[in-house]
Amino acid sequence: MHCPVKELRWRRRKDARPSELTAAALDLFVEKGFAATKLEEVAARAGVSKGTLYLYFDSKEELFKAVVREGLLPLLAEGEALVDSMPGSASELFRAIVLRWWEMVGEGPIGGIPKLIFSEARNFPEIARFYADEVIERGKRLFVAVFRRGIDSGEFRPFDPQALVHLVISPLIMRVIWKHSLDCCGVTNVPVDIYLKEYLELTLRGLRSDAQ
Amino acid sequence: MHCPVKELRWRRRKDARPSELTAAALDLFVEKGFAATKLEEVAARAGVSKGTLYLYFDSKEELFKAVVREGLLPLLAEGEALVDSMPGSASELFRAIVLRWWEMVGEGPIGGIPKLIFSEARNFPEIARFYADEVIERGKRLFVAVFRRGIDSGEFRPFDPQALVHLVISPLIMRVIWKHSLDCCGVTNVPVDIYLKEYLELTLRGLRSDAQ
Amino acid sequence: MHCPVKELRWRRRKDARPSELTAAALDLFVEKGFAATKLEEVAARAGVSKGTLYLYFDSKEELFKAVVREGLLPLLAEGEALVDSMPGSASELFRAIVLRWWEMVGEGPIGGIPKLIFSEARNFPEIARFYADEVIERGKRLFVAVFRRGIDSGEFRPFDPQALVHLVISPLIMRVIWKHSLDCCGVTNVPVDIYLKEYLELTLRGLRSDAQ
Amino acid sequence: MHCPVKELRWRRRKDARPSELTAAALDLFVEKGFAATKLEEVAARAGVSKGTLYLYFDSKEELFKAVVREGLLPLLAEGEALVDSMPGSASELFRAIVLRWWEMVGEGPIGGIPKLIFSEARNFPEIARFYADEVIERGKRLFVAVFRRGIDSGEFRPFDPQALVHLVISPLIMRVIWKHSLDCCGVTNVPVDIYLKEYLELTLRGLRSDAQ
DNA sequence: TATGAATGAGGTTTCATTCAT
DNA sequence: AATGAATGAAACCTCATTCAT
Repeated sequence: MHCPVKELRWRRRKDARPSELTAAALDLFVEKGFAATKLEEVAARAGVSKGTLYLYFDSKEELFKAVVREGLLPLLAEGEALVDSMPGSASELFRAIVLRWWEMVGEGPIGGIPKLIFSEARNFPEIARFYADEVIERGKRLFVAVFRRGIDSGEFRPFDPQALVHLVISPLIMRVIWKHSLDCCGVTNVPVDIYLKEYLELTLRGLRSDAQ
Repeated sequence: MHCPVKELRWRRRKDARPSELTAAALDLFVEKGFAATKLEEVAARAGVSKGTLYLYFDSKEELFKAVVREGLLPLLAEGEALVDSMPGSASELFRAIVLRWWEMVGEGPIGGIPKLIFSEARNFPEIARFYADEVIERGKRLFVAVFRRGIDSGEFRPFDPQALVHLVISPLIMRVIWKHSLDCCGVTNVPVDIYLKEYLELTLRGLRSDAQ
Repeated sequence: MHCPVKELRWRRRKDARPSELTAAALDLFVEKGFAATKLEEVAARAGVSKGTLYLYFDSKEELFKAVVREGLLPLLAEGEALVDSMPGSASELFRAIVLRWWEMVGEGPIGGIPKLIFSEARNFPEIARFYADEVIERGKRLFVAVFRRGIDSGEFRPFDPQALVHLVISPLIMRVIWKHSLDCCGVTNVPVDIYLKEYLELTLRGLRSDAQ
Repeated sequence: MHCPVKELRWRRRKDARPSELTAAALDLFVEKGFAATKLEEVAARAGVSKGTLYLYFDSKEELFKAVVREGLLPLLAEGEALVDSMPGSASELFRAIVLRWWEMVGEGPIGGIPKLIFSEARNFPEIARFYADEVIERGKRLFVAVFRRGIDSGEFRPFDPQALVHLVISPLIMRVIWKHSLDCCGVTNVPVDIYLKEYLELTLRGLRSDAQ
């Protein structure tokens, strides 16, 4: 009780709880969807009792929102980080961003968030809009900036960045969704390193200027 | 003793019922997911009572499977039809296939099937594998054939068709998933005609041979 | 339509229907109890459709009552028949009645009635009272008459026939209940011929006068 | 930090619950049969809510099995107790066992178990076999032992104990079944003290040796 | 007379949520 | 802060009953 170490550990524990809970919940929401996930399972996976969940989240919906919000933070942070690493040619930049994105999102549990969003969007429109505004929009801005740089430098052909950005991003999103759905049923995809290599090749060929 | 027309009408009703029910169920499963869809709503939307569903499907799971199976038939038929329309240059062919696919799948309710599959794959692995084998695999074969033709004719650069096919298809799948999730929350995408035009442009530029 | 044979067969069929239905129902009611028996099964076993049952019986309860009423008729008829065969010594008479009873009730489907009565009495008190008045009471009168004859002739010790009649009958009822419950689960009893022989021996020894 | 008495009370409650529930269920199963008993009624009679039942029993069937299993324990214990009280003459012993059995089983709620078994045997064959092995078989052994003693001492006539034991027991079982079925519909039987007195008289006369 | 599609009340079961401890 | 027993609304599913044919 007076031992500072213990108290610290406790405090740390207490602060860590919500994250432990959302981490457990993320796995299950991604695996089964919102409706089919039982709070009892979430609690069990986090090693606490059912009632404890309610000390941190008012309801299942609030837990879900927290899961997504918390899952989005790394996505956002990653966006910021990437923006800072922007010097270089547009192609190199594009390549770097994509590879780094896969490292940070593709692997690891936050990769489940996009599947969650697309699956549950219609049941949680506010969440969907939040995701659209904060993640998709920022991601798009990032790519648009790269596109602009390439177009300005003549490296890319002239095109409307807004019209292409969705298109260019979609194979990345699709891949991460696949990973958390069909992949888990034994339906395999091309190995990820090849997928990314070919993605970069195909996309950069598609974007580059004819002159080149 | 009995009017054949009337009897026929009755019979016709009974034959039509399953499709009416799966149609109603498809909408709701796509909208809310499997778990959150109530059979009573499905019944109400089809204009029948709860119990009637059980005259045609043994359980909610069986209804789900029937929805997907029945939803897949048009997808398969469409695949067959496209294969037959194959003469022409690889680029033209690709263009034709993509546009026709959108017409047939992108619009209309079967477009909801892919979202359903990706959302529920982990809860229905058999269904997922069935979809993979019957739809994805066939779709891939179609594109691979087009790729081969283009490579052989020198129209496309040499590449491994198997490595690219997932990649090339993914913006189309992503688009149809988007339509049934974020689109419904007011998160808009590029207009579809522009999306498809740019998709074709980007992809064909990415595939074509350097010599061109 | 004009063929008298057909019409006759039809008419006979029509008259026979209710019995065919109650026969099918008796089996199932004995096997599963009233509540767990589904009318659809009854109809199926009788080879008719579910709706047809309602042409003959207003409700499941009415069907049940008809089953019991109809099942009781042979029991009553049997009682009448036995009464007529009454000349002879009391012991011989007792023996004859018991053996004949087993032949008529113990074998054959009406043997299921007593189990049905004891199982469902509390859900169908009127039926139970009807059974008590018409079957048990008459059966008791029969045995009481035999007892009286034996006591009067000095063959049986003096006792109160009313006090013993339940007692004397119970092993017979128990046996027929057993046959329709535990017997069907592989829980065997003594072979019936031995059971009846020992029953007669034990009971007649128990009843006869000490002088003998 | 926590009052041990209070905690104990809680714990005690939790331990007592299953018995409270099976006790309530026993009454209703005996009264209405398995199928016609509603879990809501069971819960209400035990003073808990519907959901609480499922904290202790996985399904209605499991509840039923628990009811019988728990109901059997006293029957078994009683059997054991009687075996130990065996000194004395065979007749006296028989008399003592029968009277004690009625005290312990005939009165009180476990008397409903046999009716339950005979009514539901065909729907729960495992239970029926369990009852046959654990209760009937042990009961039979008890009576057989008494018979053997009587035969050996010359008190009873020579007979095959196995052949008679079902017979001798059946009036007791019949009586307890009657109590829980026809008795409740106002169909009366001989008063129980007379019934038992006459049962003992009749049976012992039936068993005793002629020499006596 | 006979059918069988359709109904909907009512049952079993689940699970988010509460609250005494 | 944490528990877990208890709740009860709501879901899935059944089946007695009806009725158009």
